[in-house]
Amino acid sequence: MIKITFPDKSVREYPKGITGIDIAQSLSSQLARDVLSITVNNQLWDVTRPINNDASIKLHKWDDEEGKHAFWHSSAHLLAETLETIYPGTKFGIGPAIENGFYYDIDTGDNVVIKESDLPEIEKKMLELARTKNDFIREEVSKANALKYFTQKNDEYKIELINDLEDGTITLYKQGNFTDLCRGPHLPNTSPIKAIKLLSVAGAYWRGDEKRKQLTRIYGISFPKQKMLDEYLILLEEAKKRDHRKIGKELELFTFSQKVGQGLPLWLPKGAALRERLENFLKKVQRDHDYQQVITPHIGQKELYVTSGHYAKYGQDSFQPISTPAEGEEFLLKPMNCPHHCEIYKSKPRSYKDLPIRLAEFGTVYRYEQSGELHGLTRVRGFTQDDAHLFCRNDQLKDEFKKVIDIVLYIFRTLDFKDFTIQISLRDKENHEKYIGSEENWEKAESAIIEACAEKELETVIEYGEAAFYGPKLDFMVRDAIGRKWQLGTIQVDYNLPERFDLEYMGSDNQKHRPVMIHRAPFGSMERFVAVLIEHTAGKFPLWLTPEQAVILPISEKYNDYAKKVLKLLNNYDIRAVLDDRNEKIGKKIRDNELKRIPYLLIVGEKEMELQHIAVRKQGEGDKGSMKIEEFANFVNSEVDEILKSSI
RNA sequence: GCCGAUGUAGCUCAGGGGUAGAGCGUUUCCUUGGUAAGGAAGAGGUCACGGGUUCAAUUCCCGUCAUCGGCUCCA
Repeated sequence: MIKITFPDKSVREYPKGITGIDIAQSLSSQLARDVLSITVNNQLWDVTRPINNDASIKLHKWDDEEGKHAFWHSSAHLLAETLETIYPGTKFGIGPAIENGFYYDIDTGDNVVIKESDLPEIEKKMLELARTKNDFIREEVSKANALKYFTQKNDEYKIELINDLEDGTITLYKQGNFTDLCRGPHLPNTSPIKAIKLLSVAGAYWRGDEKRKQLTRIYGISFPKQKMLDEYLILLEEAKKRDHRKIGKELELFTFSQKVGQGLPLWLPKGAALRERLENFLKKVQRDHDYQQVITPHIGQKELYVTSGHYAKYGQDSFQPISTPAEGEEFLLKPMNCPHHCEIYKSKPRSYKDLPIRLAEFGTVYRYEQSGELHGLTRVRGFTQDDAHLFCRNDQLKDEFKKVIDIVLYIFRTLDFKDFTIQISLRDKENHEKYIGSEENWEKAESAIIEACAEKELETVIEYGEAAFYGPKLDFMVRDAIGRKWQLGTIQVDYNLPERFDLEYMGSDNQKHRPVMIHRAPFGSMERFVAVLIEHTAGKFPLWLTPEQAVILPISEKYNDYAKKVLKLLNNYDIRAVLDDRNEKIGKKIRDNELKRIPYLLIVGEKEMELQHIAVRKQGEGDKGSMKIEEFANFVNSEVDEILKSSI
């Protein structure tokens, strides 16, 4: 007998060689049906694999990440098996489970191209194969045998993967006629896979290396029940409805013009109004935290970026320098604001008493993003950072850093991003050529961030290799209303640029010292932030931000004059109101303006005109009754004040 | 940049070797209506751009550009 310890620390005895599924069966037959994988002594196992020694275990069902993982991983194998049936000779790369579903990277050779229109047929065949209820059979093999099998199969990708593995750790999984190199775990058999949707076909470089062959990647998702797939597809539809590119067009927030150039957003009046309000909000927060606004030009001499190191790092694949006709001077469109801000710092001698100096600018920068990378407002070639650079003494660094964290958290609270993760992005120590600056500076910068986060008791994850080339970062990722993750704000500690720009201050010891810099942008960029805000709110912006807070709807043209009077009064109260005086019935006007996501619809007709009232209808909620104009104005204004105040 | 797909009216989209269609929007007229679509008439298109094949190309072929799904990259 062996002792099995459960997550609640209870211990039961089972015969040696018991499997996860048998353990589940001993607890309840329902559990035996639901269990998908098992963790045995912190290793993920198949539920059919015999356990021969005392162990602590955890059974995973669909609700656990580990359970879904096994389910989707098995689905990937099923996809591969299907592809091998339909397209014999296909070579296989990797086929993992991902956050939502799975994919398989394949090489179909030069003569076969799999198109999106082929996916339904593959799906159908997959479901047929799933129903044959083939077992997933795990087999431990020697490296030599593994190599032999895939050599005979002529699959160079698997051979390459095996060559990187240690002998004695290699396992194969077989279901039906398909055998794959795989660590597992898998479902007992294919039958739980009841609903499958193949979502897209894409190119993907072998092992993520753009110098290597591009394989065909097929993305898919699968579920144990058709209903779950239907729900997932509805969620995808919902995401599509929230797409900021679609809503941006509908609400006339921004546009692009081929003539102006790809990746160069044009902010329309309503979008500009929204953005301006965000900027003013942040400016006020920064004023309260003793930041000073500065303004710098959109170009700078090439030399400036040679000094900063940006030219060496990014110059080759950037917008090429602009030259002047006579002197042949070279300028770059600024890709960053920091060098300009460093020069502002240098514009006069600084004393230790002056520090910290906090220079803020909504600085527009231009970066040559690869054409295939451009995406709506989230990835563009010209964008405005809500940038600031804080120059401080070493002894002030941690405190300054913590204050910036406070600002970022305040902004997230105010904008109703409740769910976010914080990532400490450190350098990859193996890869020195990616970074500039001394080992010592990096150590100092990285520990400053780690300590500041610890003191603020932030829950963080550390990612190596994610640092900027000049320093480590703290990155903020928000989860939006339908659960998608977006990277927004960033705070970076930098000992390197102060050195490169030879920044100094006079210390209390009458000696020159080097300040340390913090780069920070709570929104990241205005473009990206507005995009995320659109998707988070589905275009239903909070009252304090929305371009139009209220629309006045006269019942008929007879009341247009009264409506104009209401409009004027509301505008005098600083309410952003507009008038819909089209010759349409009230039902039509309500429908159209609800679709425009305007928070308040104000209906005026005979009754309202007599009482000098407005009938208030709240978007999405309906009739709120009639009230005096002043009363409504005060109500709206106090609601706005409340939002901004309550989040402090 | 790479792989694949797409590009038809302001928007969403149908069509297809014989120079174009719907709905919404827009304009005009009728209607003056009380909480999610009143009616009628009209305007609006070099079918992304440039080549080629053809008696004839928006349709087929090639190239370019842009967009979309990914990959790589992201100061």
